[in-house]
Amino acid sequence: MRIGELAERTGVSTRSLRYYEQQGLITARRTANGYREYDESDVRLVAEIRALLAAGFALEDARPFVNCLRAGHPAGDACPESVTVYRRKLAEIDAEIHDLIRRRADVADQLARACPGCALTREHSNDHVDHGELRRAGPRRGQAGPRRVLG
Amino acid sequence: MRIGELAERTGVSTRSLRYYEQQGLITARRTANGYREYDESDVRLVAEIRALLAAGFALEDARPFVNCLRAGHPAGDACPESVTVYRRKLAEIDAEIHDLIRRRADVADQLARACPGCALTREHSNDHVDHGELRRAGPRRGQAGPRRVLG
DNA sequence: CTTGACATTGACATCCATGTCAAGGCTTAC
DNA sequence: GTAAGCCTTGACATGGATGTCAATGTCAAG
Repeated sequence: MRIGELAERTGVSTRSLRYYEQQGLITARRTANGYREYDESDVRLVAEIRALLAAGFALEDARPFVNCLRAGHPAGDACPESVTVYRRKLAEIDAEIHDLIRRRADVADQLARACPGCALTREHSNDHVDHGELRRAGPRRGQAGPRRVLG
Repeated sequence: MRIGELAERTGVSTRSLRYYEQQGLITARRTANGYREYDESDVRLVAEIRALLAAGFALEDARPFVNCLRAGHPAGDACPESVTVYRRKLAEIDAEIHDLIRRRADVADQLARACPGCALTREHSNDHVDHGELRRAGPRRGQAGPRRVLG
């Protein structure tokens, strides 16, 4: 099938398909007139890539999954390299959640101080938070912030 | 003080300071030779901007805080517009945490299925998660993924 | 005057995945 | 033959904050 059909069948733009080819994730034969020619197995590869993207993985994360399928395995995560990506992603998500929770606590704290009478009820769960923690962390670029981080 | 000194005092690059000026967050007088001239109050403004950036706010989010300080208030969050930003950011963080938790559950699920014997112990906390939720959500771009979201 | 430090503006790069457009080729139906 | 649809490549844009560089001006010390 030509690129338009693959795009139709997978719901992915031709632009993105060409990008995935550029990144080396998918390949296509070329017909005599220079058109790309894909087969049924490419539908599966693209679907795998899209599923991973949807789950928050980067395109580069999809490489071992695609390679695993290409190697003939029944699933993209039937290879150790794919499992490694899963693990790393889990750790990344955990770190991100932790960071968000911290930042949420600090914003809620600032809100409570700026507007004592209109704080959200859910802020009560922040009692255990070390209120000075984020302030002492300083801004992202290592900048020494003011004594009160959020003003 | 000239831009180099403000940069030194705030730990922010001159590039960034010029960008903040371009975005209208800070301003500077100009000397006869065209150099920017800042005063002590600008140190406070920049610190406020950096603190907010460090806390995950976008530069645009800093506008009401900066305006509040400029209006002579003792703190950037002493104005209702700033409180509104706080509230919106709280909601955004909540949504993001929720999304991450969902995605984490799905990745952990996929990992457990790909590698039954080496699952992390923390995945046991996912028993209450609706495992089919993320899969049915589909990829980010509305793409109908394969039946098994992660391959 | 020379040199070195600091300043200016403007432009482009970076990151990642995708959108948009131009110019031109290929195929098929009418 | 023409028109329409699909294809090609290449280039640039997007988002947001910051880095890097070129060309040039300013200032102060030696």
